[in-house]
Amino acid sequence: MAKTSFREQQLQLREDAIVASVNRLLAEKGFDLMTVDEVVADVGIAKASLYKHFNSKEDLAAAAMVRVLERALAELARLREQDPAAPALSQLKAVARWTMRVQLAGEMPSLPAQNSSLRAALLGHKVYLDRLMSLSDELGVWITAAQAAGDLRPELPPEVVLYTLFARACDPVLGLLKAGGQYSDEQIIEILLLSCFGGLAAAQPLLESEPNAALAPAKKRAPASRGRASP
Amino acid sequence: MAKTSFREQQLQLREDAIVASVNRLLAEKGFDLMTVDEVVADVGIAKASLYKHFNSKEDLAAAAMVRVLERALAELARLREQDPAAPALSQLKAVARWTMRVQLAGEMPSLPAQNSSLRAALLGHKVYLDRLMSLSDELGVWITAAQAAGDLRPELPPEVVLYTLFARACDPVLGLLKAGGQYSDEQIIEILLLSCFGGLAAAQPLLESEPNAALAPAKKRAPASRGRASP
DNA sequence: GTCTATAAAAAGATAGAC
DNA sequence: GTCTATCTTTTTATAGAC
Repeated sequence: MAKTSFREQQLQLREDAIVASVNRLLAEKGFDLMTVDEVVADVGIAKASLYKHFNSKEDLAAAAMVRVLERALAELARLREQDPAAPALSQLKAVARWTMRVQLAGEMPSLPAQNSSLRAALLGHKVYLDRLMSLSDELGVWITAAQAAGDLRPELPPEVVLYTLFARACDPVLGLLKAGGQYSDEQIIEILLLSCFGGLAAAQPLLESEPNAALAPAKKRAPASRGRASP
Repeated sequence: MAKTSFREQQLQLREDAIVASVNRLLAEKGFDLMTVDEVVADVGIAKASLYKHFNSKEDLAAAAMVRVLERALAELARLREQDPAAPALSQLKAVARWTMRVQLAGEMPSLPAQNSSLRAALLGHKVYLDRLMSLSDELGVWITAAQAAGDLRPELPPEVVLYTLFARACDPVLGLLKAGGQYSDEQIIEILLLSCFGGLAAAQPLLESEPNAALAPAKKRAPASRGRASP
């Protein structure tokens, strides 16, 4: 089965080059401002050639997302292998650190959640959905494990933790701090890791166990049920 | 000076209607996907008429940002007046709560940080810059006060706290949770307030005061200088 | 599959009558 | 100032030769 492998390999390399360019441009300008002309200019091919590989601009973005999701899955596997006995919370922090490093390196594609045509294309993209679910599942295991170990707030639904991790992977605060130029990349990462996992507020001195007093500043809240709404 | 006031008032009302539409559309679709045609269709005027009031699409976005910034400044004044003796941390949480409510109401305009033409227009917009600096200054007072009171993490530079508050005002996690439909608006707000100020990690039991042990999971970090880089 | 050339459509902005 | 009609540019996508 390695007969036409040379040609196919060349084609595969070309596609990789396209997706790498798309990934970089998505990180730099976002989906709406990235144009197909820029992509083909960056890769050095004709536009019609690109459309032989990908059917639409949305497909390009999906391919870039699949690429970064698979990089993330590989990183998760690496973390698991490197220290199989590590606490789940440590692993989650390591993942957050990795996503921030990717973003600081200008390699984190950012897709606007509002674009409906893009959203529809992603929801119809089997491979993208599969990788996204795989990543969510694997992170979910660590999240529930960390909660069971008492290392993550039990009041936070696991999905909130998951969404927060995804959101921090493209947090604009990172870009603002980098643009400020006052901190090194590693300093930025540690600061944001602290604010994400430790919170903005100072650690409470653990007084006479008044649970969430700091969260009800002015008015009394209704005694409605809080926390999880579904099992 | 109230001679032509009727005509002028009518004009002002028309401009207000335009900016309100722009505000809503910016919250719904973002700057890049919002079209001027949509705006004029929503307001019910001709495109050329709109361009008599605003010179460009970027000017429209700037006007919407001025509007929301002034709403925020008014909310700050209200909070100060309502309880002048309230701790700064409570005030900051109240502000965060207000921004989340605005976002849940679909009234928080979101501008992409990547669009350079928009960025240039905003940096040249005097009123916008003035309001943005006013808001930053007023929040900065509360932030430093809360840190002095020991209620905010002293390791976090004040600008990081400020940027984080701004970022949480348009956090995509809010939209994801609302789309999930499992939680009420107020539940979402309390959950995100907890994760923002309290962090994802569970409160540390305050062991033998090992400062940031949880932040160094796998590898030892370089002993480089951390924390603030400038006074 | 790759190229040049060209649709086809969208969107920001303006001309000119009233 | 407001309107209709139009211009201009940008951008996605495709024909058709090789």
